[in-house]
Amino acid sequence: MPEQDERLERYDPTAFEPRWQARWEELGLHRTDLRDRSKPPYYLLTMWPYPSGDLHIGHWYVKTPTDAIARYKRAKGFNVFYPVGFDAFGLPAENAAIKRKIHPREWTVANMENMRRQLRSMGASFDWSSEVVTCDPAYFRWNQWIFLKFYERGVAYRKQAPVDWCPSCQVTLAREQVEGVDRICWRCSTPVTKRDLTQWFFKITDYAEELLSFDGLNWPEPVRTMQANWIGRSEGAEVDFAVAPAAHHPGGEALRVFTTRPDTLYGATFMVLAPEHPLVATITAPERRAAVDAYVEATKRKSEIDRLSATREKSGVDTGAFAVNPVNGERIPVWIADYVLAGYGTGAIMAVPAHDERDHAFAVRFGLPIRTVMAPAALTATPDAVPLPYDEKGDGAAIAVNSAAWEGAAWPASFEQAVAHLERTGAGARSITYRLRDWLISRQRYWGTPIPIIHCPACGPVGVPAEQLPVTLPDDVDFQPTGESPLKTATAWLNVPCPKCGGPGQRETDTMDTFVDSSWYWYRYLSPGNEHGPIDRDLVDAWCPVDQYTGGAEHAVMHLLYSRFFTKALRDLGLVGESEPFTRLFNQGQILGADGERMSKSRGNVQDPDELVGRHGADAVRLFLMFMGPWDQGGPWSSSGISGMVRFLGRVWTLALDPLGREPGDPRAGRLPEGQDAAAAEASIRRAAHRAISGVGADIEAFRFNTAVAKLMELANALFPYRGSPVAGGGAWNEAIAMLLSGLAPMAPHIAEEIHARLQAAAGIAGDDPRWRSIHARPWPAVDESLLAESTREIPVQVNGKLRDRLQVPAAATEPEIEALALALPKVLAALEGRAPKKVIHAGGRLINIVG
RNA sequence: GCCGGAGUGGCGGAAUGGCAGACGCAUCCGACUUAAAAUCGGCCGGUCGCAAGGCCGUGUGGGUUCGAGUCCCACCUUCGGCACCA
Repeated sequence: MPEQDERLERYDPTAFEPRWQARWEELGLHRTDLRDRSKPPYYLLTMWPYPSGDLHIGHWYVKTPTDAIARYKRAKGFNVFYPVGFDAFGLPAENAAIKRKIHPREWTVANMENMRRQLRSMGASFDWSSEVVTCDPAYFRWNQWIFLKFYERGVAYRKQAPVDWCPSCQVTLAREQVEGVDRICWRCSTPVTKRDLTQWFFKITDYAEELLSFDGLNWPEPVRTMQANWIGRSEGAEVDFAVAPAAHHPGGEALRVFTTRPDTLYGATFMVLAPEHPLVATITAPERRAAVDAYVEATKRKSEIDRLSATREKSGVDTGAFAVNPVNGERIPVWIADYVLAGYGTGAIMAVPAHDERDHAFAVRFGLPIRTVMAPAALTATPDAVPLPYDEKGDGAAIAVNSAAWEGAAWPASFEQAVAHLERTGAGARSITYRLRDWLISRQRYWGTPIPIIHCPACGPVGVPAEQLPVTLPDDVDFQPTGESPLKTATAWLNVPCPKCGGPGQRETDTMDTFVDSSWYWYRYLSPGNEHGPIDRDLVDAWCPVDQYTGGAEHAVMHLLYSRFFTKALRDLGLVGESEPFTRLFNQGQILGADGERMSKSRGNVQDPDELVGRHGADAVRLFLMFMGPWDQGGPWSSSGISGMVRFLGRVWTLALDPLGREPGDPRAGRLPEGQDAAAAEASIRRAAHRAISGVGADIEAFRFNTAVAKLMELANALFPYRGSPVAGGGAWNEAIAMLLSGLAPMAPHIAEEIHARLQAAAGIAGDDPRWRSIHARPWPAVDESLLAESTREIPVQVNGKLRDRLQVPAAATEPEIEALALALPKVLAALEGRAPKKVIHAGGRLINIVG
């Protein structure tokens, strides 16, 4: 057969995907001119990867749609900045070093190399010229610089405190890095313990109130809620009780408590201090000393898990001391118990057992008195055995009872009156408390940014002078974990003169939490080589805040909270102008293993993208990931279905490059559909194309990639019947093919470019022709709105809300016309069973419902 | 316990309060082929019926509405987050 030779070769992505990747880079297609002000800027950021060695399919799941956004926005006329880099410090590199005896740097560099190759194989349109790598001294010197600025302003400070410690990683953790009620390490899931250490902190609590505001931000509700809960704002009052004089103790000290319910002050029948409370040592009565000391000791030894154990059986001991309630002068006993936390509020509470479940349990256990101070408005007293819940609204609304100064007041007036009373008498004041703790950033590890401090016996901790930065990492260290930083073993590096007095000093040996590295990296992308400062303010003003950020919700109260804090702190240093880093955030879902579990090497359920790309091509994998379902949903991995993407791309290939071909097995091949002439066929083609491209644009804007792909499939399906027909290859056809390719280009960039290049070549424009242009440098097609409407409409006809028939009417048909036609339909008459219609509802010309 | 998300065919999923199941996978049927694969065309929620067509159907039970997968109330299941925070 002679046609055999002319037959189009099959779609084979491996033949051209790498070629286009190389060509795009050669053309500098994705390099952004940051000074170009001719187009509106669009800063698109995706969470940078940790160089663990291999990209898995989860990385692709985040980055593929993000890349489609980048490409789409370029086509829409934006100057898109889409950078990438590596979060290259961290424990896995150090663990690899311990296990395999290679330097963490070597391991990291090799992994980054592999991951760069993998990212390129996706066809991702990153601007590699702005790459940032955190383990590069050119980056981390600015961590140190910022740290010193924070230190100068008191944002960074050092204190001794009980801190969270992972016994497996042998490292301290920030509170945010301890997960769940089991209190496990975020990295290795080992239960965390407590250690009393002197460590560096960042004063994120100074920004607690500001961090609660998400004004002007388009962030997912769950993340905002999680951050708000994490910050945990409580409105209440601080109240000073006075320690009562006793034989062993003169008394008089203020015993300050925080309460959200000052209106229940008359119901305070005892007080409870955290065992760590400083007053415990002085106020304890001699005869109680032994029991109190034993309890304090036992608490210290108890792990956090035991202390918060599931049984929640209340424990505690009486100190023998008394305190005086400022509102009624009553003497009440002071106890200590571990259910009161030292780190929250003032570390002391007034117990109101009648109205608080925990206090109630404690009172019952130890036989302490219970006094009701709230009662339903209708009653004057309730049984003392049951705590009355704080029911502030509705039928159970309670009023204050046994509460002289605000007797009879209902919430929230009772609160206001109580606070006013306290402020008038000087016994207390309105107060707000947050659950947020300061960010512990010291890590007893090697592979991180050295904290630029020199400890001097005479001057204390002294910042390394800015001109001596960066403090780099010495290579002659012992990585074996000892619970202390490996940097302690680098004696030559360790001992340096004090910058202040010149006396013998020692470097700080802890390194910074790697979350510090990722708390400002998007600013550095704008000027990665800048040697004059961490941030180029002009570029930041032009490009920031980031327009769109994409990444996982697992960072809700870690990276995403730290980054907001950093932005505000950098703003207060005058380094940036804005208060928020990311205007719009999207959290994609998580791809699980085929077994529905989190992907991990130990489970053996990790999907390797290289293998998929080798078999199906990058475009098919990209499309498949976008087509799986809504992007924020994720789900278990299954590769069944990927063949459908290959099939679809094959159809696009055939449609575009062999429009006149016919399939031997197709019964209708070459003919126009029944009842259509060429003009009708072309109109139908144009309508399908314009509708598709209009829908695809709207879907990408709304991050509905699955339906965007479906619309392109619909267009291909609509065109296929015309292949080989008289209209194939005509004007309408070619316009439709161009739209199909443009719509596909953001999501499947290689095949779109390959077909586009072949079509240009067929038109006499080869790749070296100055007229040649990449499809990715072309504008998004303009949609002719007039083509979106059909010339005739199909109106569903319902009787009593049930579908009975459908009606074909001209697009311009009026409601009375439609109604007349509908009422004449035999099926409608049958459904009405002879009754006259009571009412007819026209749903905006889209549907008619006859009520009879 | 508290806060947030999700429950739709065999499967992934679609649907501004208006035709439930778009698009795809799998299965099945047909065409092309000596044959298979690939490709092309088609069936594809359940049920009754020869058919035309009817009835049922979006986790459960109520409600609002001419009309509910969609809104409201209660509940069940499931996935995340938080959890003695005074």
